[in-house]
Amino acid sequence: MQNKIFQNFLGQKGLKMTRERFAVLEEVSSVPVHFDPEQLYARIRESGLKASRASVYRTLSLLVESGLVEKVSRSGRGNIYEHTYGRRHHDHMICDICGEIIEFYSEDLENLQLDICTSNNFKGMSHTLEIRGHCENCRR
Amino acid sequence: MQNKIFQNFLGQKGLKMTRERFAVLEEVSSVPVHFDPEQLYARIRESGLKASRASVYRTLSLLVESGLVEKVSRSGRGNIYEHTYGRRHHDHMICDICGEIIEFYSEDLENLQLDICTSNNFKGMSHTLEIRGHCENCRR
DNA sequence: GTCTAATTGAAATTAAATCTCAATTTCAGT
DNA sequence: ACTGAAATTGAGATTTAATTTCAATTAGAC
Ligand SMILES: [Mn+2]
Ligand SMILES: [Mn+2]
Ligand SMILES: [Zn+2]
Ligand SMILES: [Zn+2]
Repeated sequence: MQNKIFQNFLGQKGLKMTRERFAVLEEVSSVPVHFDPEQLYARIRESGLKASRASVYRTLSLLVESGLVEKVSRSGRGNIYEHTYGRRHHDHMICDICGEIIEFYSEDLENLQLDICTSNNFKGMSHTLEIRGHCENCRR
Repeated sequence: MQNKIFQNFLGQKGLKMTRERFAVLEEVSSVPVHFDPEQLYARIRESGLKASRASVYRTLSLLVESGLVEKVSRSGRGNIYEHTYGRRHHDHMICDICGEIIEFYSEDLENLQLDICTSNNFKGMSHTLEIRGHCENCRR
């Protein structure tokens, strides 16, 4: 369970599991898959839980470091995150018109990237592929 | 020549070719391939040319729209751009340690993306693939 | 329970980018 | 070359996302 994973991660780094960090992790699990930090902060305030904006941002960084959350997008102004617990890696298509986010995964594509890294003597550790265009609905 | 292309683009939109826009385009051609707006602004100031920060940002948007410049990524906070005139599309590997940017291109990878778009009824218009990790030098 | 290092939150700060609007410039029409 | 309408500019204000500061609080090892 992600709680234990996070607690473990914190322990390894000599950090403490606080009620604020717990609140952020809790909300990360119930928020829509793709979210931004301000959204998350607003929802924490609405729910009974409490955590300051500073703690939300600070905890989000820790969650990314622990692998429970990933930074998704590099197109808009602010960052978009998604929680990854129980979900496998995938990439995204984003509709320029309606903003819909479509997730996809291709083994071939992943392998091709491994090959490219190898031939460049590069040790790839993560990647982001974002395809922008028009989704099915907006096409017309 | 990119000058004519930009002038043409502006004409189509009922916009004017000003000395400030010319200065930005001029500097975009002599700056390192990958640059950020503040860098560009600083260099314009150093050279004899003139353009305010506002104009630099405004012109950069127009250059992106015209296809002469592309947004590459967001390193930390700000955007990174590159000029594309006379260069073909490619993607990037970025070293987490030294920041080196390695360009690569793979026909197979591009085709695979086309297939993926097709099978999702998505009209892909652009994409960004960024692979992060450790470069040859930093590996060790 | 004690103690100490980690953590918190409100507010200040930073940084990138955008906006405002009076003054200036471009350029199509003549 | 002249004119005038519309586009553009720049200094500084504003917005936005995120980070920093630091006194007060808290977690958790002992
Ligand atoms: Mn996703
Ligand atoms: Mn490049
Ligand atoms: Zn759409
Ligand atoms: Zn490196």
